[in-house]
Amino acid sequence: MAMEEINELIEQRIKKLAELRQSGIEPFGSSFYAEDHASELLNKFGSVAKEALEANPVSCSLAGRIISMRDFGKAAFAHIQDTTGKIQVYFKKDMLGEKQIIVKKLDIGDIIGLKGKLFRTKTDELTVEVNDLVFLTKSLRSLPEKWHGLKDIETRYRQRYVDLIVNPEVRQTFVKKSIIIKAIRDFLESKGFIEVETPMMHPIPGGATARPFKTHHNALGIDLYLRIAPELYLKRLLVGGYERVYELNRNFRNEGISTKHNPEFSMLEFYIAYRDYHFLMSFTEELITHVSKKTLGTLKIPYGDTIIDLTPPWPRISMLEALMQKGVPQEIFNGSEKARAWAKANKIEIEEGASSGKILDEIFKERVEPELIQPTFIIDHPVELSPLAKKKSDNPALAERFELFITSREIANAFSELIDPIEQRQRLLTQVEAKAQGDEEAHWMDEDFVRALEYGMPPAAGEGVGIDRLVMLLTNSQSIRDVILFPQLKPEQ
RNA sequence: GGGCCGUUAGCUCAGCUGGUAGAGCAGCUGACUCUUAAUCAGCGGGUCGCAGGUUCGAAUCCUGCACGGCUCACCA
Repeated sequence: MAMEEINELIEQRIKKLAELRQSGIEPFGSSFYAEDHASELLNKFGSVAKEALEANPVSCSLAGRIISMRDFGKAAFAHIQDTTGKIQVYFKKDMLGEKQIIVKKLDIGDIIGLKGKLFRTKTDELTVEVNDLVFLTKSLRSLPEKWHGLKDIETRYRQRYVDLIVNPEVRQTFVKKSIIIKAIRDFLESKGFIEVETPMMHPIPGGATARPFKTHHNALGIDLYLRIAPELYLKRLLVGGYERVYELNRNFRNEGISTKHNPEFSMLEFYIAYRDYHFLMSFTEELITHVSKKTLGTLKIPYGDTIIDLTPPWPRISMLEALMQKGVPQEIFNGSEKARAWAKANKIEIEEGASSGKILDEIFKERVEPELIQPTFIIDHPVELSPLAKKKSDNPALAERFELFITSREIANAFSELIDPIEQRQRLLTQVEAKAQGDEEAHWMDEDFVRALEYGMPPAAGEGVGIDRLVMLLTNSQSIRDVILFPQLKPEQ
């Protein structure tokens, strides 16, 4: 511990620690096999009458952190918190013999193990009367205040461990995240998918339009990129003969940080052979409603001031139709000149040299996206925005693609896969040209990926689901930092 | 990266037009065997984010920097 970190409060606790050792009590213990948990005791015995508890005493044992204490000299009450919740404990010091010293030196934040029996206090609170206890961990830093708790957002993120100790709802959010992810895996596995792991370090970053993080492998002497998407590897697996694969893991994108963006984030990608994007829309409805029912038990979920109704089917609106519904004239679909002029007239900023598809996308983000609160599929995007997607057979300017929007956020992105290797090479070459023109997010050429397609990939559909955003939706969280345990921050000084 | 806001005790916060820093909780000492924001008496605790500047004097005014929040841009 650095010198400047030692303040009076820590010194006092270090002193108590020494005093405990002098009394033969080790303040940092080892294993303690508790037979009970706080919430289980409350659930099981919370409504058992006082007299019944006296007539048939219930013994129990607990391990956890002291989070509040009321000392009376010869007796004391405290609340002890374990992973399930908290319960009151009662120390009658003359019952504890020489272990009284433990109670005397006990601070809020310390972790103890205890044995005792249940009773009800005068105010009828189910409480453990302690008849034996053991010190497990001495805490040297005082916890935030009991009433206001820890509010400072920066401290909550930087010292998430403290946030988790004192804010039970935060602990609950991450339990829910775990349940959501498990529900997704269960669902996919019930549909015959297998989970796979593909490289996180790519010699050629691909599968998405995004800027990558770069790193270096010393022994190989090559630069590598943290993956921006697993897409191209998962498709190689379809070539290899798997028909249903998924990967649920981290992606890394070297972009700005916001309430919706963390540089590393969790993404589900899954691929299914012999299906198309129409199939995937129904499948997505099934997946997300399954997860919502499993985690929340309902399809009507509160988010901020609104209720999101996940009851399927969800509207499927083509991107162009959605634009027209917002008063965008049809003529702008005919070439970038008209689109650019209209965007300019309507004060929507467009980059130099943006393609007509890119311009439409900008207009869409400005005019349509904010309105997509309830679940909505936006389908049939301009093909130049979708270099890995199959063209629509009846309109080669559009791709067989959809994006699912909920609460104005893109939750999923999917398409029928482009499996024609010759066309794929052409489309990637177009991207490489755009990259040469300065588009930092354009795709790279991946010759091995095209070579894989040349062996033949079955017709397939693939989808990516932003897990953190889905968790935000299902936990009513307004910031992605509230669903990532350790969000990326600048280092403290 | 731009704009706005914030940073004072371990935590939550006051601190006026500049006069030399406060409260509650937590802590320490003492009292108290059914409290639960326990109570009562007493006590300690601060490089006021950092660095400059203005001033007789700066937590307060000015400039720069750091970190954070919101927001715009970019993206999922």
